[in-house]
Amino acid sequence: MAIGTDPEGVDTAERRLRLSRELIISAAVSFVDHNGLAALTMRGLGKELGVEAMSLYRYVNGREDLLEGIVESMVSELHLDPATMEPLNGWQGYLQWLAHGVRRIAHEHPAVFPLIATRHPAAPWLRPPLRSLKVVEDFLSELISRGFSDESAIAAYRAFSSFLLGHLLLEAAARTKHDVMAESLIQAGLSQDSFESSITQYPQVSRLGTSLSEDHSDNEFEASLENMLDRLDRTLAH
Amino acid sequence: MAIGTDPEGVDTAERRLRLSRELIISAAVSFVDHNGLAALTMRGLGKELGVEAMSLYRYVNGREDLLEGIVESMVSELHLDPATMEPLNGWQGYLQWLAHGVRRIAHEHPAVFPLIATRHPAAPWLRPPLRSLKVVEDFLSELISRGFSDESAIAAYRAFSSFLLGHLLLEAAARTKHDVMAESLIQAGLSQDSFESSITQYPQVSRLGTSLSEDHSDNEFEASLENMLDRLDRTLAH
DNA sequence: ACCTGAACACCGTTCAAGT
DNA sequence: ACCTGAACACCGTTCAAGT
Repeated sequence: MAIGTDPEGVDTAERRLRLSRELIISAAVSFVDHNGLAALTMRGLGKELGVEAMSLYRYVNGREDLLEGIVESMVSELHLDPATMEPLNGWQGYLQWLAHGVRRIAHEHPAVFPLIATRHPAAPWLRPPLRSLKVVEDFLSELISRGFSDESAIAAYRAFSSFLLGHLLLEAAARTKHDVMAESLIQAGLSQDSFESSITQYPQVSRLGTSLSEDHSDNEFEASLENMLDRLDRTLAH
Repeated sequence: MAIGTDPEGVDTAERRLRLSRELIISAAVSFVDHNGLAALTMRGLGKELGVEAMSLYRYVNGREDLLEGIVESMVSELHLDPATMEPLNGWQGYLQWLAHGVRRIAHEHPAVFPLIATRHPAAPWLRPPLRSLKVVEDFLSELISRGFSDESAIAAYRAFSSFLLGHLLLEAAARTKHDVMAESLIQAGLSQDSFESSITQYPQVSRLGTSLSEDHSDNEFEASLENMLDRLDRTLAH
């Protein structure tokens, strides 16, 4: 199967796409998915795109701006879009939709999620993982238009972001492939072996080892989410 | 005021302490407290200690091992020490003590806390921020000896770590001094101004700006902790 | 307009050499 | 035994130069 020549006269197979901010960011996301955050360098990403590192600086304002772009591109998937969305069952339906949307992102890009979780937001009240003005605006107006007071909407926003951050950062860490973070492991050297042998000194940990490793994250997430929605409901009816 | 000469014949004022792993780690913690994680380099830390970077390699197994040492030194403050501790009021007292201990660490070292939160643990079930075999062993045996079944103790461990991680990572981010993370801000350049002007496009965010910025973290933490303890109590009595 | 080569100031890390 | 100088292979970033 020969590689053809397209009408424009460039070979299609390896010819790189025209560079753009969007292309660079999506290449960076896929790079991090495969190689981990620590491996993402301007030079390495340039090579992945068939270009010198310096070319990227036309489109992103340095590495920090690239990371910011990655965060923004992921979080913008959570914008409320009335055109394409099924109707929501009240504020609880909205919070369910939002929670599962963030969770899907964390599952699809576990190696990127720590970036969303720990990069310092532009304002202190722009709490991870909901790091977008539009998302926060949607959140507040959805709740306020459905009976929340200003204060209870803000309290809900704070409780909701803490809840998502704690659960999803731990789920993402558990799902990050271990070869993606080989860097830290090889460096540890002996510590993996010494870790496993030192477990025997801790009776409960040893005894419960297999149960501790079981994954119940689906059930735990849903149960905690339900609990939070119930709490919010009670404060509403106070 | 002249600098004296001590009995050993070395000048006391600037003479560096004898290097050791502990000294290096505690210097690194204080360096991160003042300058942020991104500024911590082997060379810079060496200079802080009055020594070349290469000297550190006698005591720490490279930068990754240094970061691991920082995490371990912080988390080991949470070891249960019967000798020095006031008696605990049952499992609820233990969980209260543990929660407030982790919170104190997060408040004292907000720039270090993301390290505790996001470094990949040695085992997947060693969940941040309780990243220590001894702490997990204490946790499980305290609860099991006080009436928890194996399964409910493990469920409590999972819920407790998610709770602490979400709340404390956000509290730590809010408390990290903005000049400590100047690196990301200067790089952003224009984005701080454009961010503040774009706020006007979001009515709820604009209207609630000052309320959004208020700090209720003490009350929120205590209320969420109480709620969690109540939930655990109910599953115990099921 | 878009990309690159060369250069600069930094990294982490190794190792032979000093004391 | 403990620390260092010099070196290596990498970074991010700038800027004049190419096409």
